[in-house]
Amino acid sequence: VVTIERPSPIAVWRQLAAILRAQIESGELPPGGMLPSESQLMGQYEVSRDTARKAVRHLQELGLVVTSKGLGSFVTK
Amino acid sequence: VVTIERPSPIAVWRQLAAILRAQIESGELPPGGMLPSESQLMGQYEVSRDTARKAVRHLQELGLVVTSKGLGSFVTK
DNA sequence: AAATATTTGTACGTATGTATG
DNA sequence: GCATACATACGTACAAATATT
Repeated sequence: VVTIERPSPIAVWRQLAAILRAQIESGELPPGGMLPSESQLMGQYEVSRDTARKAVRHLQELGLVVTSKGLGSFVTK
Repeated sequence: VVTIERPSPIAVWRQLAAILRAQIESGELPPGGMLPSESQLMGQYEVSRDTARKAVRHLQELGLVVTSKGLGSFVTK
């Protein structure tokens, strides 16, 4: 049987943001902890850098993380 | 400040191209000068990247600008 | 001190999906 | 059917800040 893959109605970057948010709110990513780098997110979730950045950007806008050039993104308190 | 009328019988990308062209021909955007990036055009004129790119693309075809990947678009002459 | 690696920032190139007029 | 317009997603390239060797 041939099945047809259809794109998810939920954007990938939103799904990734939700995953990271859940990790933050569960304490798996504790306050002050560093998020996976963009490269790591690309590898772990098999997404492009663009998508990884959109997800992290969303968390920034929610005030859940802060990002520093050359350092990374970190969970706020 | 130049604003874009929408909806309009004239495509938004054509209006944006006309605005940028006027800035080039008036010298506001001098030869060698960099155009606003696609992101800046998106923000300044509240258009999508697709629309911003169509406008710049048009200026390319007119020979008014040249574009370099990773650098930006620059006024010719 | 200097070179290298890591990480985020910026920017364009391309393709596809969705919706509207 | 077609053009327009916005959103999503991957790729490539280079710059800037930081950390490591």
